[in-house]
Amino acid sequence: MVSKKPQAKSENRKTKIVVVDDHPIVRQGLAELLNREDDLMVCGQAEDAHQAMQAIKALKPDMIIVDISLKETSGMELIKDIKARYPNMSILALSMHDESLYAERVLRAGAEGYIMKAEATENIVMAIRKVLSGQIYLSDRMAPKMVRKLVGAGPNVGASAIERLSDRELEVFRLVGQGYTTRQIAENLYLSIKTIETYRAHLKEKLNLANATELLQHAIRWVNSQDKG
Amino acid sequence: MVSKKPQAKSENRKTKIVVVDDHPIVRQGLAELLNREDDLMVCGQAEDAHQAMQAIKALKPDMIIVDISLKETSGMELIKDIKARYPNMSILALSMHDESLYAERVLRAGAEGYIMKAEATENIVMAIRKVLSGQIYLSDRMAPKMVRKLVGAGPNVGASAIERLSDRELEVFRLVGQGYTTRQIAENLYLSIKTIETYRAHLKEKLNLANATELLQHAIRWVNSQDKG
DNA sequence: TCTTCTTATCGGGGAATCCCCTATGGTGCG
DNA sequence: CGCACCATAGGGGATTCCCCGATAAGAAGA
Repeated sequence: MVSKKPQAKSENRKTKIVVVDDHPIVRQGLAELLNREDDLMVCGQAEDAHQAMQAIKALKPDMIIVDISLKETSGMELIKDIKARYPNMSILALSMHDESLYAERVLRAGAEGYIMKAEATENIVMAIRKVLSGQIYLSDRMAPKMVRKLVGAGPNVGASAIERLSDRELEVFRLVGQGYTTRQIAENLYLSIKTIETYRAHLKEKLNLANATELLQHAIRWVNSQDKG
Repeated sequence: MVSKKPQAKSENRKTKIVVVDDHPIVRQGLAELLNREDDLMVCGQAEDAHQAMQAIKALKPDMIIVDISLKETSGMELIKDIKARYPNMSILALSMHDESLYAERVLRAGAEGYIMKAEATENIVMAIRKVLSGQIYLSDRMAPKMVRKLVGAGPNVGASAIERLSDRELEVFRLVGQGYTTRQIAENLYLSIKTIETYRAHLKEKLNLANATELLQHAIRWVNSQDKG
């Protein structure tokens, strides 16, 4: 909310953007696309987190566009690092992956928007402008979901939904993520299969997951992230 | 080896190329890149297999550049279909994935080359020219491996279990790892649920997995590892 | 060429799981 | 005490899993 907005610039000073993506063809496509706009320009490109931090330091851009699946350090980490050092920097995450998987993580990491590479190029420009104007960009499909998830989370906003699980639920969640079937978990904990089914239902409800596949998917991810944390 | 080579054209007739990729930004980047060349032009774009076949029929291009990971029908299937109907068409496969997994499949499917999106744009142009000249393009790292493999240096030395999957099986494996249910995969590929069940059974057998949970677990891990190169 | 192997595609049918609803005690809290 | 949440579990229909088998096409090999 400070002086980094486009209207703070005169017309002879374009908004400078750094593009971070490990695919040259995508960087170049973005550069051509944005340089065609009157008030935008790509002032630098980077293909990994290290180059990105250097470019930011040297070029002082107004905004960064980051692909979240980079080679070395993940784009997610890069977003956190950028925000840590430049809290006012505008960041738009760009990805080939479906929003439903990463949008929330990306916003928590500090980005102001998430857009998929599958979007039309006009939408990409629109997303950039929205973020530059200080707003959050998410697709029309995703935005309402996210509001529910973040606001509906009730008291401890910012705490992940996982923290609201009971001990038993968390235990089942971990076992699910380790690949145990419902039956195996029941035997492991000396409980009825029906009980485990109830826990799984609660998990899906609390974590806002649609079906067993999504539950397993998120559980595995969580277990993996625990290992490295 | 017939009359589809560039030297068969006069300088006022550019080589026409159709680009198939489900990311508009990539299509546009490629178009800008290639139109800048004197003798090349992108005459059409498509974001899925259906559009691609229509574009080919209408525009009669000299060459197709195909991303192998499309939404609907996979790029691999598209390559086979194109070759079935237009055996002389030049095809270059483009992908974000590492060559070692897909290069061989892509060549078997009928393409004349495989290049990664992580390559420098000059290399992409070079690959296109090599394919247009009737040669096979593979990266310097990959080409020797492929020769050894095709010439038949022993039975699948060091082949990981995943490399022994058929194209269709691998496609289903990937979709499983992306969290799609059996039904969703069937709808996505316009196949019977029973067919997908068969593929899942084959996957479990070939990868030595005991049940659906293990299958999903391994598929998710594999997809995750693919993303990060 | 004839056979065999692999691949791609589907179905039957029973066992298992998923999923929505309901239920009973227990515990903590205002 | 009532309310909320937790741990536990069943009924029952929809769906999936999983072990059978089957057909047709193509490749490979004898």
